[in-house]
Amino acid sequence: MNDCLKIENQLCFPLYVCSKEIVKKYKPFLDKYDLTYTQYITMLILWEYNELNVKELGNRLFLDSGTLTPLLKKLESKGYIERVRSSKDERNLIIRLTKEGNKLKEKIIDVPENVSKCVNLNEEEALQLYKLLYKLIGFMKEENENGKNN
Amino acid sequence: MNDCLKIENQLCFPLYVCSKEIVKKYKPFLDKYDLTYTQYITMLILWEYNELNVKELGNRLFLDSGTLTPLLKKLESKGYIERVRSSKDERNLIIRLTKEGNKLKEKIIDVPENVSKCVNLNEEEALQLYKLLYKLIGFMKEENENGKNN
DNA sequence: TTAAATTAAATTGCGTACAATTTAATTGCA
DNA sequence: TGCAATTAAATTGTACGCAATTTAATTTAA
Repeated sequence: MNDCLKIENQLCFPLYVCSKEIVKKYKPFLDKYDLTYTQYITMLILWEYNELNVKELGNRLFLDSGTLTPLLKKLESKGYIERVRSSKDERNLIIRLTKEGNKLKEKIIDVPENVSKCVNLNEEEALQLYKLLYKLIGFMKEENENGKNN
Repeated sequence: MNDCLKIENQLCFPLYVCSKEIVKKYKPFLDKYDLTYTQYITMLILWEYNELNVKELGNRLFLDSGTLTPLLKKLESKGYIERVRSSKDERNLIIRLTKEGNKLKEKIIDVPENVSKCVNLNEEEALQLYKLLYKLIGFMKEENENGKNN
């Protein structure tokens, strides 16, 4: 059998598995706060930037409006964010943390603490992995942007 | 702001992004064969093992019957696999490649070739990444199995 | 031996993910 | 200026992904 087609030789598969399995590790810790993983990383971005429109949020999360629109409506219904049209440009929907959304930041610190216990890499390995992943992400992002001819 | 909550410091996020972005790279190449990424990796496993039941396939792919049942029905309707109940134990559903499914293996070699061009890592880096990912997967799998008390 | 426990797939329901299209607002250029 | 092009979100439709439950077959233990 052609070795190229052996699944272990393809980088994508362990990435795909790793991603899914770690996301699953978050679930029991996030259940306490009634958040999914995608909702959680959305909150993480908002805790950093306080206020972003859907486009900017999507660029940082690598998600499009098809995913974000329903997700943001859910976060709004939970009371963590506000969705307001920009008065300067009505096309933009501004996403802003509510008081509740800000309070959550203080409480939720146990989540990254608990999840980090599910990872068996030492600091050096984690840093190595981190760098390799961001190198890949940077390259693919660049390629995508060139492909778009913009 | 607590650095733990900065999204860049959490390994999960770049894993999640990398996985999604590479899977997206497969799409244009897989479209030609009318396969999705998940269907493709299922075929990869079958090309290695020829015949597996749903449970065994799920263990190798890290997927459960909730995902696999509809996916396998689609691969069957495309004519690539057969789904047959085991006569030894009627609970088991055996998944077997058809002639068409076997032929596809020869044609599809351009897919890994093309995707590898979308990755900007040299051989050493790819190997490093590969090892770190499988170290993580191994640990998480073990943890899951212990959790199940079996 | 047979009823309880276990096991394998299938089903149900919810939440992404994303391509493609639509709608509405804004911009830019003839 | 005014209309075509562009842009931002929303919508639509398809395909996962998984927890929880159900169904049916098999195993086990009293």
